[in-house]
Amino acid sequence: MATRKSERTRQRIVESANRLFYHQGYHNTSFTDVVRATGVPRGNIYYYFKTKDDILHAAIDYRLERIRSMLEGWTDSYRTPVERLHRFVALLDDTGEALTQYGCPMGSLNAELGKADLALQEHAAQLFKLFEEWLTDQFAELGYAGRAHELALRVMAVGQGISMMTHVHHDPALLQRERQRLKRWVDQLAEGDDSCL
Amino acid sequence: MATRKSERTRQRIVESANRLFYHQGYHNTSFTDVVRATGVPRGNIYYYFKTKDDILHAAIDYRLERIRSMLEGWTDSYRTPVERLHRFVALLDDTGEALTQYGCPMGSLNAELGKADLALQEHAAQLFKLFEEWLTDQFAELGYAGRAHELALRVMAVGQGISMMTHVHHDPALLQRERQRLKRWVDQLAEGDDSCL
DNA sequence: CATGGTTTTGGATATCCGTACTAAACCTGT
DNA sequence: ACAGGTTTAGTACGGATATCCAAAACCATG
Repeated sequence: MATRKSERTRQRIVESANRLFYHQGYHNTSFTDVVRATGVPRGNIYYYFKTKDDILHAAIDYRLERIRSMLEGWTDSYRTPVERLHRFVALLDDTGEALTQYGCPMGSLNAELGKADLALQEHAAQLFKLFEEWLTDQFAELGYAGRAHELALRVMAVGQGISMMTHVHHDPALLQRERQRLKRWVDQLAEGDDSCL
Repeated sequence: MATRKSERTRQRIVESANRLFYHQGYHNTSFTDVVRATGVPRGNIYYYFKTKDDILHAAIDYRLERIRSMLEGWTDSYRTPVERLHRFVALLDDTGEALTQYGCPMGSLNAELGKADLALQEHAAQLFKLFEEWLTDQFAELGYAGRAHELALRVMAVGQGISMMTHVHHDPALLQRERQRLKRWVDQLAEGDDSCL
């Protein structure tokens, strides 16, 4: 019947599990952890999800949806591709402390799943693809039609590199420094200066 | 008494476990996995290592030692800092297929441990620090004394970004493309062109 | 209120995990 | 070949794990 309340319970599970998976890693998070964090009893969780993997799938879908609407919002809120790219770069800062402590949510998840959970990893890779498509659009609109996708991947790579280094060294200063550098790089591109491609 | 044979057994455990941790992740590798992979019976492994964590500590030490001697070798084999930096960049290629399949060994390990195993992560971070110190030396010798460490971190970040993207998309072509770009960036720096700093 | 599907509960289960232990086998110096 | 520590080997154990189940509670509709 899918009542309102049941939908909310399901959502509560997804959000709690998602947070746990991010903070502790997927394999390091037990079913009991999820039970404790949500307050929802075991059996009930299994009423909504057949397996622990299913919970992660749902969590990934949840993230996908959030990213989709975030990007949509950016597209609407900012008129020029440069502003949009700036907003993207600023994303590194939105979640600054979490990123320092737990790393990039997408990167660390893919890194973990990529080793031995290929089905889950493939799903998680969609998170990257969402950003990449959006970035590709922005670069295309900037006039880099042919190289737009390549540039998108590069920006993602730089973001991942910054995230990883910040996490490894627990150093928010590094994050700030390199984020500003990335921003300057975007500015250069916007001015048509492709000497650094 | 530490005979030769016992030392070899210990080493066999460390190397097998190290491979497993890389290929499957630490938390996703069980003690039984290590037993099966090594052929060494449970009890005997516990003779050498008190806990599973201890095995990982030993594996990290093993990696540290290998990296140390690799870098030493590079310092000896190549005269100029540019050649040495080129050798570093080429490292991305040495392990190309493995990198595509399992990600960067250092990066993925740190990402996993950084979430909830701080003591182990701190140890694993030494892997990064080794490379960073060596890179710092090379940049200093290139004439970038003041910014040498910053540049070292940046090169590491770029390498991590490339590794992550290659792994996420299972795309060796991306690896090649971005590796060459990194090489060109190093060349620019070597020529004193710091416009892209 | 009665009916029947949906949701909630918390305990049961079988398996797997890391670790402990004990006894046997193996050396090495005498 | 004897005595000592060292290494090997297999098994045992308690706790944690993911999953399952059966009964209770809920709740919309007739």
